[in-house]
Amino acid sequence: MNEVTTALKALSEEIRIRLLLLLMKDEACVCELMATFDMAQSKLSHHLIALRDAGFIKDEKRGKWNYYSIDTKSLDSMRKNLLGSLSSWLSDDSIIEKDRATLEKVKDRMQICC
Amino acid sequence: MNEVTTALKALSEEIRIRLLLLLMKDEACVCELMATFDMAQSKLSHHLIALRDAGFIKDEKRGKWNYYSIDTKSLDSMRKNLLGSLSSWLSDDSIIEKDRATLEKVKDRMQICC
DNA sequence: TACTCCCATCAACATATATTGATACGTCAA
DNA sequence: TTGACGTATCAATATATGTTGATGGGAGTA
Repeated sequence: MNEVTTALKALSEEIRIRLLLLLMKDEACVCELMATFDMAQSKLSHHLIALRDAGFIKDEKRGKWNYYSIDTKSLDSMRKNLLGSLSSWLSDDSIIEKDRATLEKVKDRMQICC
Repeated sequence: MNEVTTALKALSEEIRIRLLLLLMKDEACVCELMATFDMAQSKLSHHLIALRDAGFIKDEKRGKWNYYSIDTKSLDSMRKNLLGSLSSWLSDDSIIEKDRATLEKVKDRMQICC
């Protein structure tokens, strides 16, 4: 019960759902996501940490950067199921598509991140 | 996107998940649920209405009572999927089992509801 | 070492959401 | 029609959650 409410609570904000959908495609560091969402660093960091604490993503420090990604290996079946569902409900969503396009542009522009 | 966040926000509270799991088995009126959860009427009503507004349940007034139930017919596939998942994750959950047992007792006791 | 960058964390604040008790409305039974 | 009951709704409050700007620490570079 507790696991379920923890997971669902983490998904109760649009921005976090959008972050997950992005990270399903590819890892990203905080500054890339900041640029993608045009969002303050602190705010973004909070949401990423919320997703991490809820067991959906992991972070990995490499040099100065902290990369967030979906930890496919250690995902339990509930979370895997939720992510799969989100993906199927939203893959064609216009907001999600735009996020993906923006992140791609950002990654191009920030070759030497960030 | 909006539909998804609306649905997930409605599921971000434990009490609402428990209500849904109960209603998956059978309809119930507010006073039966009050007795089951030992919860104030107003509080319960708010949560039921939240679930209704999020498209998970419907209500039907019969006499003095208002019966809430899952509107299987009009559920979209996303909500159907979510309910199915909840059920598979939680059917054996001890809290859920207890809720069901309590509701059953309440229904027995309150033959002439309520 | 000193400086810069990336980011987490903190504390203050703002906003959203839930809780509570009171009230009002519809329905039923007397 | 009066009164009791079941419930939604309202307004006030409490609590949780998100936001913001400032700070500091680790990592890299010079």
